[in-house]
Amino acid sequence: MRKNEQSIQRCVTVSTVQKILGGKWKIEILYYIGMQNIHRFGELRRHVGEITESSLTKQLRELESDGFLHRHDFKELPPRVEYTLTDLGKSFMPVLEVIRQWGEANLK
Amino acid sequence: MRKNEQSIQRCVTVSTVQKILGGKWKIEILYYIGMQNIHRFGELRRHVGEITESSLTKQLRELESDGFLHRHDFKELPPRVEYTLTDLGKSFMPVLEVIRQWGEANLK
DNA sequence: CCGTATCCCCTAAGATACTG
DNA sequence: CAGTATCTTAGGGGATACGG
Repeated sequence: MRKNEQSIQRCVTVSTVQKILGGKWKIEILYYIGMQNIHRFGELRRHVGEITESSLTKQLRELESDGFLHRHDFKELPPRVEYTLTDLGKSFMPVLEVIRQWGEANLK
Repeated sequence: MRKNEQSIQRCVTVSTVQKILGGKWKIEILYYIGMQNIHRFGELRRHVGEITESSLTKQLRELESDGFLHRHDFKELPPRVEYTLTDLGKSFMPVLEVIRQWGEANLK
């Protein structure tokens, strides 16, 4: 049964999620920070795929300005910076877990 | 509490999902086909953002070869082609719904 | 109506060098 | 350690024209 044209719901939401989290490493970064408790820049660089420093910086800054991450600079020497989830970031964790579980079950 | 390096779980799954569904229009296409019952090429072109014909074709072909869609050519004139979800595609719908609901609640 | 076939362009991401 | 500053590059996506 086909819906008529009037009843079709636009999906700004879905495309917005794509726009915000479509970056090559975004959800992987959120996964490591939120689900694996990895918070420091260097740790992330070692764990997130083959990402380069400049790309990691860029994606972190974008996630920060989109409200998913908080950046805490401890102002120590040697430098120490930790990235943690904001409330928005935390709210996304259940979604990420659903994605992960689906992948585990269907992408082998 | 920090996990030690040994206990950190790689997340091939999450990055694989990104790789497969990271295309600019992929999840939106799946949304229209699976949740709004839009199956024909022309309908999709009218509803999916500002996508061009060539891009739509490409993304549909990729979703097909990744096992999310089935392409049914009715061999009629004028041509009639319908895209439907495979079992894998159907299995992804609950995930998509979770994404959509999260977006509705958090991206206003 | 449902596509192909070309050509083109932009920008996300990478490579590399350097710094407080 | 955690970046910044440049420069370069690949390829995803767009524009357009054409075809069965």
